[in-house]
Formats: sequence, C-alpha cells, structure tokens
Amino acid sequence: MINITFPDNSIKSFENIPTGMDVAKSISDGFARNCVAMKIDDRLLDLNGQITEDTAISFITANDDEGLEILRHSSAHVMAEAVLNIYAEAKLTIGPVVEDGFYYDIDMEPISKDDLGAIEDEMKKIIKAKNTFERQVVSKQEALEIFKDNPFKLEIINDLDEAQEISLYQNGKFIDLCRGPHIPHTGMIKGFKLLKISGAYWRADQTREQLQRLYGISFFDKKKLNKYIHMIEEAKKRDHRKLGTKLDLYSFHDEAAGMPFFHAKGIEVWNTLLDYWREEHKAAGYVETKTPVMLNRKLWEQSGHWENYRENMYTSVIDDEEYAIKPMNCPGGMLLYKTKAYSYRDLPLRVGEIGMVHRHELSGALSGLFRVRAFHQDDAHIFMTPDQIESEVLRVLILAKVIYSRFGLNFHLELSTRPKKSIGSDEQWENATNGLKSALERYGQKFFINEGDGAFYGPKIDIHIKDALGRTWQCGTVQLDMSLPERFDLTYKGKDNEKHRPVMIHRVIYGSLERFFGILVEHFAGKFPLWLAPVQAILLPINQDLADYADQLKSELETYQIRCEVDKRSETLKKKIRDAQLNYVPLILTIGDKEKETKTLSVRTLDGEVRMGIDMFDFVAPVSHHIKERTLNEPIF
RNA sequence: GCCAAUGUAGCUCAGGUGGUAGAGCAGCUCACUCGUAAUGAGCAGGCCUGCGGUUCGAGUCCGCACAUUGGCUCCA
Repeated sequence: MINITFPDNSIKSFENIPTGMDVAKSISDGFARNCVAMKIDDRLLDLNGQITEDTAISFITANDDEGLEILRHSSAHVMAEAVLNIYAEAKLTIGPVVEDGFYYDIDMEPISKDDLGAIEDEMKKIIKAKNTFERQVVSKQEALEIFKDNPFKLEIINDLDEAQEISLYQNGKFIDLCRGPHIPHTGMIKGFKLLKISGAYWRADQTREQLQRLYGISFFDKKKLNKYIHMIEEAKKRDHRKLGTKLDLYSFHDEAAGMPFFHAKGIEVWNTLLDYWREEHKAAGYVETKTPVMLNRKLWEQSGHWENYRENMYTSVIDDEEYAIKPMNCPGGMLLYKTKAYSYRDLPLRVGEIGMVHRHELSGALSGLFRVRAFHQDDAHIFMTPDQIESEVLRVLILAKVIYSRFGLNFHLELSTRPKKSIGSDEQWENATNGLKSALERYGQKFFINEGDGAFYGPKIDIHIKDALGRTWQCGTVQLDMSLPERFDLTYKGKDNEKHRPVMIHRVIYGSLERFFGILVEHFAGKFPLWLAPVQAILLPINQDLADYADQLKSELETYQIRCEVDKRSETLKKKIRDAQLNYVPLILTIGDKEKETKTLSVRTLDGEVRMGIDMFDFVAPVSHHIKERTLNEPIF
C-alpha cells in the first residue's frame, strides 16, 4: 500500500506500486494528458517512474514554466535524432534549454538555413510516431561502452561526479545521455520550429572543436507557436535601427562605432524624455548636478576603477598626466559630496546627474542603441543614514513605478544578494540587504531573489520592464555601495556630534537614455504618443497658394508649444497624407480654402479619422492638455 | 575580442563564369494646384567601405583593416 499526498494535503492510497502516470490518471484522464512530469522532494521526475514509498507529490503540467522547459529539452532530443537520421556521421554534444527555446551543439559539416526544412520534416515524423521517452540507469562502464564512438559524450561521462547516477533516455531507436526528465512521449510537441544555426565551440573554448548550434523553439500547442512567430516578425518590423533611419531620429557611423548620432527629430524626443525626468525628480526631492567627462587617473585609483574596470576605460595623456573618460559618474559625485560638511539633518541627500559615460564594450557586443560605447545615464546618488535605507529605496521604487507607467511599461523586481567575493562586514551586508528587502516588501509587488548575484560592493535591486511585445529589459537598478563612501572617506555629523559614514545608493531609472530610447521606439513601434512625438502636427496646404497661410498657422500653434511642420511640396494631398501617416505624425491638418475662410481646422489622426470644422481653440485646448498631461493612448478629440 | 555572413546613390536593393555600374523611393526642374494613404515627364546623383595583391583589365578573385548583422554564460 502506497500513500500519496497531494499539494492540497489530500491523500490517496494505491494497492500496487504506481507510476506517476497512474497517480495522475487517478485524478482524471484529462489531467493526466496534460501532465509532463512530477515533483517529489523538489526533484523533477518522469511520469513513468515508479513511486515505491509513501510521499508527497505535485505534478508539472503543460501550463507550468517547468513543463515548457521539459518539453523543449525533449524537443532538443527529437531534433538531435532527426539530425542523426539525415547526417549519420554527426556527433552530438550537448542540447540544453535556453530562455527562448532550445539548442543542440552538434559536431558536423556546416549546414545552412535551407537545410533546416529537411530536419523539421524528419522531426515531424518522430513526433507523429508518439515515441515514449524511457529512462535507463547505467554504470559508468556501460555508458562509456555505449558512447564509445562519441568523444564528446565520453568526455562528459568522464567528467561526471563519481557519485552521480548516469542515466540514458531512449525514444524510438534514439538514445542520449541525459539527466532528464522528459515528456511522456514525443507527440506532446504540438508546435515547433527550427530558428537558426550558428557556430559554437565545444565547451565554449575557441581552441576546441567548432560545432554547429541548431536553435529551435517548441510549444504544447500550435497557437502558442504561431503567436511566438508573429511576435518575432513584429519585433523585426519594429527594429529600432530601421525605424531610426526611417523616422530620421538617429544614425550610426563607422567613424564612431557604438556612439550614436542623434538627429534633430531624435533630439526632440530625447529632450522631452529629459524634461519629464527632471520634473519627476524635482518633485521627488532630487537636485541635479553635472561633473566632468574626463578625470585624472588619481581619482580612478582612489575609486578603484583603475584597478577593476580599466580595460573598459578610454584613457589619454595630457601634459604628462594620465586621464580617463568616465565610465561611471560616481567618483565625480564623491568629489561633489566632499565640497561640503554635511549634518544628519541634510540627509537623505538625493543628487542626480545626467552623465555621459564611455565604456569600451567588445566590438562584437555592439547593437544599435541597445549596446553602445557612449551613453547617458540618468544617474543619482543618494546619501543617507543607515536607518534611512528602507524608506529611500522604497521612494526610488515608487518613482520608478510612476515613470515607467507614463510609458505604459510594467516591470518586475529582482533582488541580488551578497556574492562570494565581496567587501564589507557581515553586519553591513545584513543591514543593507534587509533594508532593500523590507523596501521591496513594503512596496508590495512580488520580487525574485538572485542569491549571490549582487555586486562586490553591495546588494542591488534590478528593475526589469516589459514592453508591448512582452519582451523584458533591465533598465532600472538600485545599488547599495559600501565601497565608495569608504574609499572617499565620506562623513556626516550625527546627533552625537560624531562623524559617521553615510550609506550611499546609486540608482538609475531609464538606465541608459540611449537604450531606453531604443526600447521606446520598439515598444511604440515608432508611433510615439502625442507628448513624445518629434513632430506633433503637420500642416498640409492643399495647394501652393495656401502655403503662407499654413506657415502662419504653424507660428500660431508653436506659441502653444506644439511641435509643427508644414509640407509645402507641390504634391497631391493624397501623397502628403500618405507620407505623414508613414511618418506617424499624430495630428495631420489639411489646409484648404474652406479652412482658411472659416478659420477652422480639419484634423486627421493616425487611425484615419477625419474631423472637419474645428475651431483653433477647440484644437489647441485638448491637444495642449494631452501634451501637458503626457497621456498615452487616450483619444484626443 | 573570437567565429560566420554582409558592405554598391540619402534610403531599400539588382549587378552568372573579371571587360570599368542599374532600379524603385527620396531630391531637383517643369507641367499640374489637387479635399484625406503614391499625378506625370525630365534631370541630377557613385573613388562600388578603405588599403594592398593577382591580372592587359577588379564592384566582381585573393589578403589585411574598418564597420554592420547574427552567434559566442545557459551544461550530460
């Protein structure tokens, strides 16, 4: 008799030793069909595994993230089998699940994207066969014998911990070394696609064998796959590098790799972002400062950057003195702090800086506005007493929430704790980490903890925003720093008339303005909300005689701080409208004789709606309101 | 930085096997003066990324450099 306890604490007894599948079926056949694996003692196991003693059990279903991972891992096996069916000489290495799908690194002749179709067809056959995945435990000797023709697998087996059980998985005729677990049978892979091929090295070591890495993705149902494919295509269309060129926002030049050039229209958006930032920060009690871009080596030695960050820094020699262009704003901020003597009454002190920093990122890592070498951080350093950590961090989280919401961006939070290599005492770390944690708890949104992922100088909270396509981006971060106040000997006078060391946090919300800009372009697909649009209204005179009148209107609208343009080309109205629509100008004003005579406006919005006979006041009032209130998608008229 | 692919007009792209460049859009000119997503005709626009090499001859072949793009942590 075996007693099984379910997550709801109900207990079911089985006469004979059941498999996980038996237990799942005892709930219902429908449930069992949806089950992928089971969890016992926090270990994921195959459903066809037997349960030989009384235990608590939970099931992983197709609806769980873990279930999807298992499916994708199994998909990697199916892909590997398909490759072997076609390329008999190929040798498998490893095939893990990654954030967006799975891959398998295979030692084989290079293939091209055109070859993926044949592999997909082969995979379909395997999936249709609904082959079950069978686990088998073998001795090291047996394993070495089975994989004697595959040097990679032999290396893996020999590297395994002696105590570790060696398991094989077989589906159909295909056997692979694998820890598992796997889905019950290949038929559960309802939607899959092979995405790309790239080169990779065995053990990520350039001196080792060059392998072919085949990427794929799979889902429990076809609809999700289609949705995913649609998302990828949509992301391609929204690529901020293409839109930046099309909308005349920014450009990149060989003469300054990784250092974007912003055009007039791009700067309109840029400045609007900054105006908004300044407004919110001022309201939140920040002051703004500015420190130099290039500073003497001595400062970088004092801050520790010379020692820890030098390979990423641009340096120069001037009058026999060594200088570095700042990769971070903090050391300059430290000098600012030291220009005054502070009392505990001055704290917390919230000091902002839109600082331009340069970091020599690897050439291969550069990508549009997302990964650059020169960028602006919306930095701020907050100096406080140790007992202010919680409330200050909370204030930053609330500020972040306010700002991201303005763009329609949701986010999630991650707390990273003390890494192995770190400075500071246990007590300092505990106080700091608890401060961040209780701020997060008071903030009230659930958060993830990445143990040991903090910086060597302190714990941090990362803020990951989610864009319109559901992609996440780490933008904001709140980092507590125990190093710099020490290195720069920052102090404040306490109530006790003694010197104390302030606690400092670095924080950014946009992160990199360049990157945030790029994210917004893709988030809005180039269609900025009215308040952000580089050109908010375009005037289209129907014929040349009306051009002067259009200019006059433009001047008038500009007095209301509405960004306008006039399209004076001798083109048809249709053509001008088309171009304005393609440039995503939110307000398109056609100017004909009727409008001139009646002193009204005809407004076309991007949805194609046209409203005629609007008085200037009835246009300016709502438009100004939406610009001022920075509304997102609300209809203007 | 490493691997691979790519680099032709402002933009998007054509240019088998080597014989000194082509389209569409944008621009300019002219005509048209138009009522809600492309009016027509013409003109102009290129050290084919750069530097070397092979060749009688290189956008095309080779090497190097630069840049762009995609990969390069995820463990059996």
